[in-house]
Amino acid sequence: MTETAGVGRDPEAVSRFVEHFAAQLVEAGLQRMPARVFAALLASDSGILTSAELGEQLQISPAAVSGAVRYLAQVHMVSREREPGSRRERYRVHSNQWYEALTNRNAIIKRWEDALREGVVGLGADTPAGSRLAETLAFFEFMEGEIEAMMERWRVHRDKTFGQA
Amino acid sequence: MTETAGVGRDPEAVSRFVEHFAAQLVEAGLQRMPARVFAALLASDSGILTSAELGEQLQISPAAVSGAVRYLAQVHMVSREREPGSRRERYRVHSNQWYEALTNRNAIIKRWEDALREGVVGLGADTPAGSRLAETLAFFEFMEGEIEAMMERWRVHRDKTFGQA
DNA sequence: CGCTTCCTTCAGAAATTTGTGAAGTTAAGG
DNA sequence: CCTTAACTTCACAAATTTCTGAAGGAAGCG
Repeated sequence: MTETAGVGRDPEAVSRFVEHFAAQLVEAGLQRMPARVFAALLASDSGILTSAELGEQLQISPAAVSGAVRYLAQVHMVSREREPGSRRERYRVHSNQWYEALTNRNAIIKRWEDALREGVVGLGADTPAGSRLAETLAFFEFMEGEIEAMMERWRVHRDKTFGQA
Repeated sequence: MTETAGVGRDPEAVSRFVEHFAAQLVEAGLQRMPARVFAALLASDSGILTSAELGEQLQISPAAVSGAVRYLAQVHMVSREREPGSRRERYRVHSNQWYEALTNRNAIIKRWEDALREGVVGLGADTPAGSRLAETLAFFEFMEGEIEAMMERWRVHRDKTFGQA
């Protein structure tokens, strides 16, 4: 049995994982198509799939693939590569791309912090509401630094467990 | 000017913060009404508002308040209190309720982990895809423990900065 | 024990989001 | 250059979500 990349192995098992995991991502706030595309990439052996492969495996139109990938690239959850000497585009997920995704999450928290800072000023730092906002702000600022350190510890831990990347 | 609790101070500034912060929460995946209700509570002096106050301040129907609060209570972002001897219900936010919200986030990650574990088995731990899933799984498991420790450090840091709770 | 107040549930209208087909654009290959 | 393969953009139909008004309880208060 020759295998068209990505749908080799047990298509049943792959699909089961892709849909299940994508559903969890959706529940966490991701849109359906980006979630499915991302899960499909995670579940592929090479970590790389072309637009056509994604469309076929997930039964969606090229337009849907395009939209999903644009979003995923924007938030750094996949990278796009131009296969040299071909008009096929390849989309790749790195197993450590989660850091990027988290970093992106950080950008969201940064905007929360901005809103909170404005709130503290607007409501008055000396009011009960203002000080609640200030404490909330302090929490996020604390988290920011911690996450940085945490990532570093993870890298060490991973290298010990899985061998250097 | 006597003040109906919650809309004292500068209603302009309050509203500006509420809508701005709520918008950020929405962008992070929260639904609009829960986001607005939560922001309104955060911005109130007592951290407590009644259903009527929320409805008036946010210009939404009692039904909308009800729905929003039900959701927020479910994910532990607010608690509901029955004002004794009254049919008014009061909704409260604790400034440290973010931990709860994060803990709730943890529940989501737990389900990610479940899906990943199944994926590792389904695709085969010895396949490239399987090992990618396994590494991803390890990352989340690592995070879980770290977050626990981080919260503890935050509590210490907060007590030093803000005085005991 | 009935009245009143407040909250909830529910059906449906309105708005938003989602995914598609079709047309458009870019770039490889003859 | 022209052709053709591949991705993208766009307008729209369908599905979903969101919020409301109205009806339906529960619980204090007289």
